[in-house]
Amino acid sequence: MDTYELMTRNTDEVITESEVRALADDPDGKRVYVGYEPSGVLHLGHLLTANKLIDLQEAGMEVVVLLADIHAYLNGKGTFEEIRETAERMRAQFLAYGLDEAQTEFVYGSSFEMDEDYVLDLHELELETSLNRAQRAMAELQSGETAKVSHVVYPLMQALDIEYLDLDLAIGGMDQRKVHMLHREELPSLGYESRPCLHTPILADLTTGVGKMSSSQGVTISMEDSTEDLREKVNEAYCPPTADPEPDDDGNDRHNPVLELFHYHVFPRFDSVTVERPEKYGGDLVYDDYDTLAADLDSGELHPQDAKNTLASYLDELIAPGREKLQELRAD
RNA sequence: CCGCCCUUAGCUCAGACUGGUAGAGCAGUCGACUGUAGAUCGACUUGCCCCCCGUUCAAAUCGGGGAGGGCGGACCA
Repeated sequence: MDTYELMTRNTDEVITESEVRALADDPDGKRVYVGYEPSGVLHLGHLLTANKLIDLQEAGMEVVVLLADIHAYLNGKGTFEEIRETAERMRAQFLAYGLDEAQTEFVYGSSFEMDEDYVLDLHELELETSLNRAQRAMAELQSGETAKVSHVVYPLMQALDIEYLDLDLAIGGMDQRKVHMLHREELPSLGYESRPCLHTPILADLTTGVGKMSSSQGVTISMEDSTEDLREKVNEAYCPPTADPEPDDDGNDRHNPVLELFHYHVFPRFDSVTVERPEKYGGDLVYDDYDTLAADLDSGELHPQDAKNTLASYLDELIAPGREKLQELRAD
């Protein structure tokens, strides 16, 4: 696999292809970032971007993980003390998951977001950005919640972080694209260069295949799930025998979440996947790539129940180190 | 600062005028059917009716006070 392909695989959007190709030509020592609101327990959404970070480390880039404590504060997630504590747990879980410690820099937002230059630039950005634009860029805002002033400052800071962390590339889920677009449009007017961006997909809701898997509602798979929890959650997932399900009764797009998890979580981390299957159903199957597995589900060669059993055990393997780390931290 | 509207099940809301301690849809749980899930069918569950005080035999409902949320007006020195 060439470097560009490694860097961009499993993404929904590359901005822009030519800029990322230029990076792929000489990735060594270049800096890529993703920002997270500190969360005490990582879930599959976090891990999806982490997979991309791992790809980029493999390509030779340096990874910067922003532990966005001030953002969390602006979003009403608690006191700085509480946020700091969850951030440390988050950091430990990322390392347990497989980010290379030597190539990963964890940075607290509060370590630079209160510097005078930063704050003055932030005010300049406030001056240039309409409320409407800022509010639309705020991915973290729960639907129905009314925006506070903090909520519109939030995305502006995200845009500015990309400059102040001295980055060459920004990544995030598709829900972050409006922030990244705001960054690309507005940073040049502050005299800064805008950076290329990669956007990872948003996983579908596990039980319906409609909309996104959310940590605030519905079923989420996280680092604290036991083997048994995983088995149950995956088994209850929506999984028609096709990669391309019909829309639901309301006309909403529907995905196959079980296949998505194979695609974005299992195959990126395992070279080959073995489906253990009783003899009466045809015996074991081995897959080296996602497409073959998806095609077999579609054709009926692979039954959804076998796919689910297999998925649960591979996810368990992925989560196990982080789960142990969490238990250690809680034992203290 | 002034005015108007909202607050009832996990969610969206009915019920309030005409007091008798609550309902619908969705969600959820459990079964049936599928070697998964969904769909479908069957059964079941769900409540400090925002808080306090008062009127009353009796208050989600009436009166007073308060809290939270939304919207608008005024002010623009």
